[in-house]
Amino acid sequence: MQEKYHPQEIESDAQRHWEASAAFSAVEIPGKPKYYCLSMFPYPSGKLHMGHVRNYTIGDVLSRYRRMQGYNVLQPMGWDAFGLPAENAAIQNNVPPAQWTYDNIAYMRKQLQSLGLAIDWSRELATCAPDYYRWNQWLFLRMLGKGLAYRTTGAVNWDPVDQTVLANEQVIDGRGWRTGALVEKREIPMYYMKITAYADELLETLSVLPGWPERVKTMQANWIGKSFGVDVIFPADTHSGMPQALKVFTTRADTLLGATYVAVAAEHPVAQYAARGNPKLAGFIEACKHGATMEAELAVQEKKGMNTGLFVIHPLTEAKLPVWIANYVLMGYGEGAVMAVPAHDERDFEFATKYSLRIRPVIKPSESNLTIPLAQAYVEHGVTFDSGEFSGLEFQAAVDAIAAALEQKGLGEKRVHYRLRDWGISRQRYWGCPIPLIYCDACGVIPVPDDQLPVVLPEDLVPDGAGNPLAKTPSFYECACPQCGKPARRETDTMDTFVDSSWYYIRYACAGQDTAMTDASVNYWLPVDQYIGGIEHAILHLLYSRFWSKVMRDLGLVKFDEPFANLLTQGMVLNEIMFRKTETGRVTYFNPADVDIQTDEQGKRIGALLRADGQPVESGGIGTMSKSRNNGVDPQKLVEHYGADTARLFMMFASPPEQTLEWVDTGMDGAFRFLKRLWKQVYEHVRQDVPAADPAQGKDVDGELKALHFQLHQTIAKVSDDLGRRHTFNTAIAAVMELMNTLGKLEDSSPAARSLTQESLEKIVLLLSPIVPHICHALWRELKPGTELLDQRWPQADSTALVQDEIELVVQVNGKLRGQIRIAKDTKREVIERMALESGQVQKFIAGKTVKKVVVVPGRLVNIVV
RNA sequence: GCCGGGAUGGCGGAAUUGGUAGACGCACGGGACUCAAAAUCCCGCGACUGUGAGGUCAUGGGGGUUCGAUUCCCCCUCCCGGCACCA
Repeated sequence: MQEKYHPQEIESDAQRHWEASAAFSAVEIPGKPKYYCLSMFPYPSGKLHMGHVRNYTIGDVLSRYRRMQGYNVLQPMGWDAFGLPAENAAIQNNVPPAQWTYDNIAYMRKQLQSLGLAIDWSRELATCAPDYYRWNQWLFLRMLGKGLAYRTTGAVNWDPVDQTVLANEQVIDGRGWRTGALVEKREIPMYYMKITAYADELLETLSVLPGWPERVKTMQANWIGKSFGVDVIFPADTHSGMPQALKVFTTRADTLLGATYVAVAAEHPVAQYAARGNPKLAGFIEACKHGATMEAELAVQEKKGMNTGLFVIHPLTEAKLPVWIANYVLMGYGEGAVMAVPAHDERDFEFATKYSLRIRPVIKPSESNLTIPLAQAYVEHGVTFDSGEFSGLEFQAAVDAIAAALEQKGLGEKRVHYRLRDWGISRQRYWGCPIPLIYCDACGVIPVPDDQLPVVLPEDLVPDGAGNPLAKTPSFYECACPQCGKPARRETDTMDTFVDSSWYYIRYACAGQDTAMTDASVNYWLPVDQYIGGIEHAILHLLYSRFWSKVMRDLGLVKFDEPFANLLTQGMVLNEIMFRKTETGRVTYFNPADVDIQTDEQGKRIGALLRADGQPVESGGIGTMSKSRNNGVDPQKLVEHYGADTARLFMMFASPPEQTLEWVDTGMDGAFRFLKRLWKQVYEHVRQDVPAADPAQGKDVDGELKALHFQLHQTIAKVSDDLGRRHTFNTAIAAVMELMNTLGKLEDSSPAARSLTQESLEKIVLLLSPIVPHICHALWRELKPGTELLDQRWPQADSTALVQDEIELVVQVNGKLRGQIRIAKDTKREVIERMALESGQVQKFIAGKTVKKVVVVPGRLVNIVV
């Protein structure tokens, strides 16, 4: 055995050994319990970042731990290979996105392999491969056939200079990121998937996911947002010229009598109608086009509106209510119209105050009165008043009565509403999965026949930033109508990349199956037993995946209801964001590693300069490591310098996995030091001939060895629990470090001590092996020559070793620590109380006071209340 | 703005079910070894106070429940994630 720890040597040796023995290739073994451990696949952005290392190390630790427990483990890997960054890189470097993507995959695969992950690489997939996205297209057509996919219009960000659709990310302060031009909202035809048809099931089955974090389930439930309300029809006041009735949805029908106006979206037909021959209104509608599309911006933007001069009739009071156009009402969210109750809705109150509209209170707290006029909206539930026959009712009674009255008049009814909206999947982009449809002048929209799938995306185009290159490539879009054979035009929109990632975990199970989307092996491996990925995916990706797999289930392609039995949402690895902004609003990001921080004498930060040009850069706070913000940390240097094991160990030790981690690499040395110490301990031990095992094995010996033996088994129990149940890898590592510290201090050289040392080192190597597999692989061969670590079972804690006959109790006076007592395990309560009162400093603190109460918590403490 | 999280020494974090706050590690300080440095090993390390044993304070801020609160409840501040075309 070498004296020194050489990570590079032992890591490449271990990796070669695993590869040569195909150690991680997964095969279905009927009857053996399976464990499908899946980490979210990476976007091939160029290099790994620390978030990847965290994600994949967690997955690897769990995979290796389960394997040692006898599970048949599948841990696959692939690439979420379509997407926007490839197009941006293409524009920048004049290279086709395909080439950039494949180069990145090749590089990142090497990086992943250097981490020593127990992955079955034979199942690797990339979503940009035709044999993968073919099935996106195939399933989309099935959904179209079942009415689960449909075509309608949707709003997009339009850059008038580049004549192109922008992603939300490409809109900065309302301007296009490349052109700086003011972005407009445009309505264009798009395809949608009817996720709302599954809203109820998606909500209900959250309750059968005990292995999901509460916070994720809460977020999904809120996102789906099931609410019970009433559809209300406001008939047109035809005298005012109002062309149609308006339908609105409200969850606060109890406030209906307080409605003083109705607001419609700028895109609403009534708004369009009112604007005819009214330049001021037309101008306002035009201005609304430059408003926000994103909900976050919408919620904070200044509320603006304009009176149309049209009126509707209040369905119950028959009062005339003015119809306004408001920038906070969006077409495509519900009916594109809302009733406004300024007295009981904050947004309406703000709007009514601004435009001097009527505020009519109709709800008051049950026990008191409102101060009128209101200083702010009263939004709580209360009791109706000033509402004619509906006065004096509590919330639900008022809603019921008003809904019944509306229903009788044919002007409304109760309805369940979901906040969830259908999933728009059309993207006016090149680097994505083509939507398999053909437009024929004679036959209309025609699906590409199954035997002509996949519609292959040409891989040699280079986008120039101005529109989708597919729409400029006749060889792609020119085709024959499958129905009549006449010349027709192929759809040039591609699918949202969330489609690709909604079922990749299913495809891993049947990788290489080229005649069907799934096969029998899917039912062996699925559902995923443990899914691991960033908390940022808590809603969209996970919800789309749940939806997509339910559609597949209903098509008979899979048998499970929920794709991910257990979910571990890792916290994000954050890093500082550094950037510069030009006058046009164009932003360039710089990697924090290329920036020097300027400090004053007290070490306080005064600025930051880019090392390359010495010019200042701005700090955008800290945020998730991402390609777009260029704040990723490449783990490559760490792996090269310390080895993969140190990088893995440090990552796992730095914090518990669910917690956000602000990246700092101080501490890396500590992890490396620990591995060197472990190596040295084993080296010092095996250097001497190991004597025959002493049957005593530390059990009947006293003092130091007994304590070590106890700690060893306590550590086995703790590490097993931390890895398997709690997923707190940091505390598992800390426990092993403590054990190592004790072992290092052992000064006994008896045969019993040697055999206990051997046992301890073996167990330590086994316990650490999921986290630092390479060094453990090498050390195991030294400790147990002729055997392989991968064939070993997870150690069991010896319960007899954990029995203690004496325990220590803490003694408190008024909740403050004042002493300790050692007692036999089954000491009676009265004896404990007496001992506590006599112990340590206790007398001093109870002298002259009356003992009111003595609280004894068995096995823990005694609290004396005076 | 809305939804979900978070805040504990100089730093990362621990305290698992309401029961000894600061495990483990980093950084730092002191010492040993060395011609010297690195590496390694040993000791110390929340703040204030005391010669000392010890005492007091302290888990973002304010209030509450409890014999006892980092943990539960209410209010507030700041930070992070998501908000439907970044992935």
